Amino acid sequence: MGKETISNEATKYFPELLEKDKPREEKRLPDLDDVGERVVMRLAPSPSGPLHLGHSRMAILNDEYVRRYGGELILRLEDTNPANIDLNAYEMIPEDLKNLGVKVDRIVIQSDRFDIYYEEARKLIARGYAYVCFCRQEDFRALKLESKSCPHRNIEPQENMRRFEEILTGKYRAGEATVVIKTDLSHPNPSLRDWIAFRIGKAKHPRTGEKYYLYPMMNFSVAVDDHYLGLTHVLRGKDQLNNTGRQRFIFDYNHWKVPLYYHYGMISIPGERLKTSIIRKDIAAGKFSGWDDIRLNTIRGLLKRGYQPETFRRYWIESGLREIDASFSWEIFNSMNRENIDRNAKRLFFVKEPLKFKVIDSPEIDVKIPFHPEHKEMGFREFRMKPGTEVFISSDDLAKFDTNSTVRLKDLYNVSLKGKDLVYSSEQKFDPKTTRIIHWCPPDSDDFVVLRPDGINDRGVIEKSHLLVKGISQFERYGYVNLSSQNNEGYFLHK
RNA sequence: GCUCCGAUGGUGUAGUCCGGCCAAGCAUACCGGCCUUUCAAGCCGGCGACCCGGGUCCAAAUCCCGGUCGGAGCACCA
Repeated sequence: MGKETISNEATKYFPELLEKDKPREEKRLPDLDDVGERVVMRLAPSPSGPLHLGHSRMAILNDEYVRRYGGELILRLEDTNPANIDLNAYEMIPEDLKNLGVKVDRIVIQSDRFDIYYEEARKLIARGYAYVCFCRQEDFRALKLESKSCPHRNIEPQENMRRFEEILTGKYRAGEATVVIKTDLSHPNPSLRDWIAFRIGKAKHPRTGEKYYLYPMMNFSVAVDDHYLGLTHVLRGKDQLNNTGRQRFIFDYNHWKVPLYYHYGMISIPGERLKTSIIRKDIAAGKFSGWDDIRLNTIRGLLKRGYQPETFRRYWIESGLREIDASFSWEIFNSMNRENIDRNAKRLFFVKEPLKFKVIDSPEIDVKIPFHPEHKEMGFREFRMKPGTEVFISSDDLAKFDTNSTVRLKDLYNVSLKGKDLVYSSEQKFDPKTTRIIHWCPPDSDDFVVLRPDGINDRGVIEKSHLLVKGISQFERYGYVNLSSQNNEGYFLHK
């Protein structure tokens, strides 16, 4: 029977065999509603630091939809709180997005748009939808909770306008005046009752200095920008639900078309480390090497460890837009990443906490081990082991030896432990099912440190051929490690 | 406390809008087998879930009501 006949026979009886190679169906994001010719969507981080793992979700989801429908993806840097700005973030954020494979079409910086916000405020004041308030913070809040009007709420628009212009001249100090959007004091949800649209800033703005000191609050600038930038769809976290309600007042007062909002659930990240502001301090104090410290869940930290941009993308697509809160699964994230990297990860022997042994009675032997067991075309590492050579093995593995039990040094030979030495076994046959196989390093190996995300670094030795390997390697029986350009260190990725 | 949202296996999700094709799909984890001179990868098989209680209906994971649990917000942060 020729090859073809066999194949025909086989498919006749087992037609499902043919299906085998069909690619697994990729999970797909649900369609958006009301999509016209194109969509306009946005990413709106505040430039307080680089992007972290949580940000990658909104970045990728928005990017996916803009790719699907065509349109525009706007990166809007929300820097209207001068107290929470890191000038470097204006550079780092676009860089992080680029490295994640997110294509931004346009960058908008809110601190360039103060005049637009002021102009919109004037329009609302003129029509009686906003007023200038001089209440103390506590009083304003207390009145609101009781659904009571504050003394400034029912002032004539002309007078409010005069006061607004007066604020702009710089006459007041932080805390002395605000601009409030008039909504509905009896609204059952106190969050949606009259809310503050502008306040006077306490700090000097890193970009605009002292030119402006009346700062729009997020709800105001976001509503104005979402309209003028022509947003069609907005993806945001559930924590924004009340804000969406607040912003809707601005749209209604102006008779603007409201974008379609989607609120996805909150994601909690196990092992999430620290807030951006704390990290910044710790970097300054030298506790972290920088924003790309591999102990951090910043995009740059994770990419440095060797997570692939496609891994982020696939993970977030599979998570979808559900409104349920969920916790981030490193297990699944790692598994997806493994799928992306294994094919190209060259295998190396790394011996953690090495112990050096002489192998008594060992013969001279040449061994040739493939860099990848399934892809021999990736080449080989070759070792010439001298008679009576020394080898390194891990103290972890040594703990598993019984005296006189035989162990296989992978791709080399069988040895047993005798006192302080290893002895070449008289029996070199072995059954891989029953014999313990451990890896090893030759005596001319290099010292090597694996930096781990938990901050505990593993020291050991690595075979010389690490110098021939770049990028992500799999250290056999240890895990995937992204080799640093430093040569003698690498970053632990995952098992 | 008030307002709003949600609830599918250990984890992440599909299905819920428009009830029947769902005795619930996929992934991951785990267990077993195959393959393998890595504890990786690959292949095959298995375990495992519709929060509870009512109601509507010929039929409910899906619709309605109540409860429970979880979350978010209630800032002159974003």
